[in-house]
Amino acid sequence: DRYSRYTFGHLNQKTSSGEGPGAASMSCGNVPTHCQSNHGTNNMASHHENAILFNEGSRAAKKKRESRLKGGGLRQFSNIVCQKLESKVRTTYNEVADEIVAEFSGARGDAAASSESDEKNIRRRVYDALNVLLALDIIAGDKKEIHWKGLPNTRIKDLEEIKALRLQLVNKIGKKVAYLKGLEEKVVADNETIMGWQYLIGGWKF
Amino acid sequence: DRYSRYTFGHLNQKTSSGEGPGAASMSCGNVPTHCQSNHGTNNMASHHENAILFNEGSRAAKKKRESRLKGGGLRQFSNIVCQKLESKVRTTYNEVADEIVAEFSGARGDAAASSESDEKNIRRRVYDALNVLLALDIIAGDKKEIHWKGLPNTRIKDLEEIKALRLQLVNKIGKKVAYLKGLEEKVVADNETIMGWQYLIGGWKF
DNA sequence: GTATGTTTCGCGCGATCC
DNA sequence: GGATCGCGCGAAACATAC
Repeated sequence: DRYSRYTFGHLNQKTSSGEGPGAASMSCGNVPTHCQSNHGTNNMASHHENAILFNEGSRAAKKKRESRLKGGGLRQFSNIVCQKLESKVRTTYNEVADEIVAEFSGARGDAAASSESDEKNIRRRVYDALNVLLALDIIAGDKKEIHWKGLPNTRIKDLEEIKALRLQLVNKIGKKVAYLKGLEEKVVADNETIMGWQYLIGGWKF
Repeated sequence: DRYSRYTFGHLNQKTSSGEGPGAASMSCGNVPTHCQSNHGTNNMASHHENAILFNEGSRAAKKKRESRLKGGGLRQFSNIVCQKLESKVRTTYNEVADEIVAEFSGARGDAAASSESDEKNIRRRVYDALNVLLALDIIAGDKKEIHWKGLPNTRIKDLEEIKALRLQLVNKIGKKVAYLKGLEEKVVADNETIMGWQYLIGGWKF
């Protein structure tokens, strides 16, 4: 039995720190400034290589699987980068990178040495994220400047289409309603006419 | 040949003309739209007309020399990955990766230069692309499957909203039509009744 | 459990472009 | 000489077999 040749393993949250399960992550403008530190006593001492996870129901709610440093990798940074870009509309690589770096070293509870390599890593990752965004045409880079564009026009197009359809329907309804109105009047009139006949005819029997 | 149109800094390098064998989506049903939308001179049709602008001539068997030998890096792969995902709606990492790898080795009509490292590289890059797509919630990774979702928030929401509205309208129309139908019948009946009265009343005058 | 193969991907060196 | 980022090593995370 070969390994499933086509598998896309644990793509869901991996080294997340405290996030909930990859639930409905609405928009990319949602980076919960995590970095919520642990409880009281720091527990960040550099242990040996392996920090085997104990039982879940232990003393404190231990984090998930902490990788090397920080929260995660490209995944997390992409989110943050996206958020920044979206909120700024126009910015630069350095601005984004600086902010993210600051965010990471500033927060995070206590003595978590924000080594220089961490900053390097973050900056490298920001490039990755930006490149993908650029490739997807979600942002545009014009000589050092980054502009937040929109999402590819595919959706917009659909939306426009649907909206047009809606209008058509509304229009149709209008017509139907008008027609109906006329009919009702006619019915009423007819009824009156009938009533008239009935009155004239009086109580005659047939 | 460098296109310094967009992109901040210089996240660009040779454009390598036609990238792949023209057909980017040649698997199954595809959607008319795709991610990429910019790129001025986008002329995909060149089969074996590779315009490698860098040294390429004779010595190519090297391995340490010259880095950028393919089209590009993350940027390009992101685009391709995105296209694939969008056209498939549901797929897996391996499917996408395999296709891209094939696409790349298939093109380039000459010596089998599709070294193993190239494939490795591509596969590694696909992970990167997928990860940011995941982070942006543009796709969803469920177990081993990848689903193409849409572009973030608002658009989708609006779309969904409009669609619901449309349904409501359609429903309304249905009801109106039914009512109308009934009315028409009634009118007909009434008319008949009136005719009946008229007949009975005969030629009397009032 | 242990051993072993596979998948996912953190991370950063150093080539390249400016 | 700094800005960009290609590229791939190797270690977790995961799966399966023993």
